[in-house]
Amino acid sequence: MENQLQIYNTLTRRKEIFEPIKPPHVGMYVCGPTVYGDAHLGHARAAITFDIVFRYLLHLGYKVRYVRNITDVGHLENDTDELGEDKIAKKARLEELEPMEVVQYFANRYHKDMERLNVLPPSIEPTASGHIIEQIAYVKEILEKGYGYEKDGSVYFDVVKYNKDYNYGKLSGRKVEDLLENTRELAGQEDKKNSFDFALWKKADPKHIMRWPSPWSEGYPGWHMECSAMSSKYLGDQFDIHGGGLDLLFPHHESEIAQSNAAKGHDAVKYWMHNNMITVDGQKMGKSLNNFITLNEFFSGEHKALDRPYAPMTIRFFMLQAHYRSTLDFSNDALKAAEKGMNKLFESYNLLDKLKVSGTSSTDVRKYEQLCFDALNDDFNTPIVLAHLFDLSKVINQVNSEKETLTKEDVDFVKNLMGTLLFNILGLRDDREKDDSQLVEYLMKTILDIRQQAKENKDYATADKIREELEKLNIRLKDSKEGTGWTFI
RNA sequence: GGUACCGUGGCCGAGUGGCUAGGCUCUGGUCUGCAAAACCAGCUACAGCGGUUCGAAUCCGCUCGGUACCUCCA
Repeated sequence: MENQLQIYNTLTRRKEIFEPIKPPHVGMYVCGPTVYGDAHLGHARAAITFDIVFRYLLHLGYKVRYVRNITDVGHLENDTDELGEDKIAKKARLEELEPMEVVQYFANRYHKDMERLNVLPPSIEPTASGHIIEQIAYVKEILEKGYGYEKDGSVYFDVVKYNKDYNYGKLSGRKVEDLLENTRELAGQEDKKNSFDFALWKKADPKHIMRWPSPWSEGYPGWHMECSAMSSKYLGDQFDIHGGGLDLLFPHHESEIAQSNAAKGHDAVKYWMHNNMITVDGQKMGKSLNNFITLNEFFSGEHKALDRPYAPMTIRFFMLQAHYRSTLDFSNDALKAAEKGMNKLFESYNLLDKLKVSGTSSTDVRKYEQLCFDALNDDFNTPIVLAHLFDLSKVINQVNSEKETLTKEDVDFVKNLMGTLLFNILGLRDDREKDDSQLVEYLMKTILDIRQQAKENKDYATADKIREELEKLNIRLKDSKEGTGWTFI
């Protein structure tokens, strides 16, 4: 069959035909945000990338269980020393809030941003703090299999031992030998056998607020633990797709692989997918680089790098114009171009209802269905899909200017195809119409100005016509010495 | 230093051996009371050098430039 979805698997560095483990079910896990700040453009890219995957799989008829976590357990801001403070706790201290208040606040805002971007909510959105028990159980499994060791209340993963039986580094292309050579001089690592051993459970120092009891100490789970524990809980020990940003490839996803092999004896994930980064002037947009622009800043335009506000759908369209595995450079010009292009697409789509139909079609529009779905099947190549949609848009405009003709059936076909792609699969939404009631004020002012002009020209026929037409809309004009007022009746 | 990746026309951005995406901008034209939109036409690029090939943006090598990961990060 030609309609075979291919997904680029980071693990094999090749495009592979997508075959779910247990069709028609598909299990997908994506690393969500750590909620200690507002979501920025990078978060949007990850969310939108996997929203497309989710939507397309649903379109193909799969029963998808999409799990996207919220990291709400503070992980160390600086893993390298004893002074490292947990990010959420730090925020809480600065804002004089309970850590969970910080978490809730930013999680709410994240959800709001996602909604504005028309990102569908996942099927399950588990939090790390809500799965401490599962994480402890998972650590125990690793310890029982002999791939972990306890030291002073903390539990670490023994990478060297693991690497003898499995292959640590197969996702990121790293070799343990190289890691050994590149050992850094890091403080506070005395507990570990090797610098690249990672924490499965960390004993909390006295100042650490977010802490839970465990067999080893009062503490908190290691960063990589939550994804292993929660994915296996909700998707089973083997599932189809695991996604996340490219920056999570190492060490996070590499360590997840190690954890699942150590605990379960086999890989958990069949297809690893990674979205690339958003850049600003060629540099990665990131929290640590402090060059990020939050989504709210885009929506409001309040950021020194922004010429003006950009609608959520403009952001979404901007992302879809690039392939998810390419870096995408942010700029005002690119955003404005995206906005114009998107509007053009919507304009022509809306034109379909008003199109004059003919007995015959002078051009082939049926071919676009295959072309568009071929592009989607080719590792979700949304820029190609959009290119084809622009071609369709041109056909519509040509029909509109009577350069080409389409039958009623073909017009319906185009409408259905474009609608499905634009709104269902690409998740776009035409929300250009102003939702503000100010619009009415402006319109009324314009109309009344025109009427005033007519009156001054003694063109009472026009003035009366305006009044009568408005009356039909339940708007009553009231002429007075001071001018004309109006009210709804 | 190790490991990956990238360098495409004014801008953004697809494309991986021949058929020279698409959007935005710009120029000329059609249309139009004017404007906008739309339509038509134009601008035809693949960092540099060498190699493989009948043929390369696409494969190989080298050079130059840039990025990411190796610490938390979507």
